[in-house]
Amino acid sequence: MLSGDIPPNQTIYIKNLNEKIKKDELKRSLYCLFSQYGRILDVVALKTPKLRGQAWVCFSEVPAASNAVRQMQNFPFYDKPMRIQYAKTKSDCIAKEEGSYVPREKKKKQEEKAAERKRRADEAQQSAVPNGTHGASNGGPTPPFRQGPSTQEAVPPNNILFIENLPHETTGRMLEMLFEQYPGFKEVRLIEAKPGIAFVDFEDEVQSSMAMQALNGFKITPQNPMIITFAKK
DNA sequence: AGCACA
Repeated sequence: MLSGDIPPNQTIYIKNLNEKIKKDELKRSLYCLFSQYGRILDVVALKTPKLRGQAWVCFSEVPAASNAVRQMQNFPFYDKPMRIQYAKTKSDCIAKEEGSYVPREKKKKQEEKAAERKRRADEAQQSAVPNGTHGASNGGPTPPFRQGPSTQEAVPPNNILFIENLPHETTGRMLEMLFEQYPGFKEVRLIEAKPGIAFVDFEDEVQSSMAMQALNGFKITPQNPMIITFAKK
């Protein structure tokens, strides 16, 4: 069997990750790499013997997860192709958003679920207040805001980056200084007619994605976190 | 290969 028949949900499960990467770096890189598909609520990675080489990325919307599963399937990440599925069980951060979270104790998963459902039905009226802690748990870069068509029009990884939300004063030289430090950099293309956006060309999509991970959310001014996605071809 | 929430 291949990826399995897990129903689509907000959390993706990633395996075949490079186990040599330290947990915090891994989480930050995953956060940056996947934030192009939508708002990320949490990234979970553990280095225990059972759980190393795996991670969970929780999105605020299911379509974001779906795009991520499709588009980033087998993407070479730290030299290993990512294997991506939907998560089997609901993430705590999602349950918290829904108000159905109960701290885990000692039970088996299934019975616990049933108990939760009943409890939730009983108290359905009262728990209207979201208590969400948003953003990555590890203090990654400022999450680039994403809205409009971006979750619907996911673009597969390619060698050209699309940069948005630049201050209008940004010069090509400024962007060169930022991007040329990453291997495979070719050139920056500013769009004179459209201030605030740019394209950056790399040799291939692995190198462009490394630069994207590193610079997504980078603030040229405090109010201008860069939004980086792959360009539409 | 391996589905958790330190």
